[in-house]
Amino acid sequence: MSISIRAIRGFRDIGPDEAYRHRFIEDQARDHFSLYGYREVRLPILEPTELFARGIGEGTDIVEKEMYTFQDRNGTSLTLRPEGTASAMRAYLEGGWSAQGGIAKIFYHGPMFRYERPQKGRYRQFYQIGLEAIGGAGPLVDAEVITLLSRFFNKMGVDDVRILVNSLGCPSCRPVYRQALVDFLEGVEEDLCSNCVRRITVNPLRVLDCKVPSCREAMDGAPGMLSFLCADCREHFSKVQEVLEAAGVVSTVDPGIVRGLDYYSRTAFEAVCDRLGAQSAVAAGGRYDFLAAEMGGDAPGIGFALGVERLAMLMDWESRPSPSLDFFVAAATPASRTPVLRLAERLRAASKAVGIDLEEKSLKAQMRQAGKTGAARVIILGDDEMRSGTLQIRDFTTGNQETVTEKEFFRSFCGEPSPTKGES
RNA sequence: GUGAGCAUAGCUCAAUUGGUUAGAGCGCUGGACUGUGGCUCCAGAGGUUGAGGGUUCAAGUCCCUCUGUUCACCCCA
Repeated sequence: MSISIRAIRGFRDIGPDEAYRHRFIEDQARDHFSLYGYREVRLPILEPTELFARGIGEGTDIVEKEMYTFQDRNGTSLTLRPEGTASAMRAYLEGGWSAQGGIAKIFYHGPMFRYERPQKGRYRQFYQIGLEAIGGAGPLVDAEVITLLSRFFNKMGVDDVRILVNSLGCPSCRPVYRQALVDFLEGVEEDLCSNCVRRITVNPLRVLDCKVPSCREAMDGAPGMLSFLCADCREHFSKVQEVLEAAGVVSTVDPGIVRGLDYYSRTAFEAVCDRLGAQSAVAAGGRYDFLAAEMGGDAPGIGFALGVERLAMLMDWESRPSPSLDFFVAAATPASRTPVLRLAERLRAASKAVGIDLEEKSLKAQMRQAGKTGAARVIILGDDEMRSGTLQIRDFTTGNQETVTEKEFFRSFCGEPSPTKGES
């Protein structure tokens, strides 16, 4: 088609079927997270550019080339949020949420924006459900967050998601490891792809998860972060694993888990599924004990972000059809059009979902429409019925049709709790 | 930002070595059934072949440019 105005690249319209799926996921997440004491918050979509520049890190891809940044009418630089954690921390510090004592357990959902080339499972506006536990530094918090996430996938019926965990160390041990890694990489530089050679200076940790076979081979004897962890980090990580195991959460230690955002420390984790194509992560997160300091505060925290589109791609929706109408009221004759409206309104007042024809189509066309919209029953009203005060009730699942008086009908469907079934 | 593929009806796709009126399925509308869906049969509506230029007697088909889109790299949810 040649309509002249289209949605901009990477921005999509989410139609009724997909919106229903998003809504379903969000509702389930809300229920599930609240079982662990997390409460929903709503955060701005627009923030000062500085929040992300400092929080996420100046050298990261997100800040360098993926942000939607522009000036408002005052000339201040604003950015459409590329992720939620920085905002959550800002809100925590600004709103004094720590004053309530204990760990602030919050979650949120909504659109994020990144100026990337779209591909499967990746859009410029995409939806995340984020969860953060701010104010707790101990390994039990990490374990709870990962457990909650893992259980959520189970609950959504997605069983082939793997949980990968790693420890990134802290400011006292990570630099030591980084140096050791750089030393190693410089020794095998000729065997690395050109990309990885560049990474040695830009972000050496990234070489760890390069997919080029020759790089993997070259990385065979590379030092691992885990053997460089300081005593505190080592203990923290092993405690996390211990508790996860006790909770029955299956996870795999993967030294290749390297978060792209600067603020992560210690525990990092990822939920991946190989049915997603190249964008295999459906959720990812980690601990960010030094993020608050970038904003002039001080609070440890851990959290994750879940990609709603990606989770929706993994779920089996065949067995979860969208809800359909309870009734379709068809007008058999022109004179019954108005009575049909009245009847439909009466049913809707009793919280029944009711469809009617608004295009004055033939009865046959109305029946077809009713079948297509998936109505459970059709009520037919025409001259004969009006004369006798009855209705034709046709059950579309069985094909049976019966004549009942209007009184009877309302008694059984809108009076006492219906003995047939509670549909929706 | 880089690379490759694709672009034909509302949707999914056909169309011979370039060849005359661009087809089919699904969907839509109507009919067979003067007030009854799903199955079947019949009919109808629906296209500037993404846009622009070029080669040719002739272009959906070949060439160039642009735009869009998909997948991958990169990166990430």
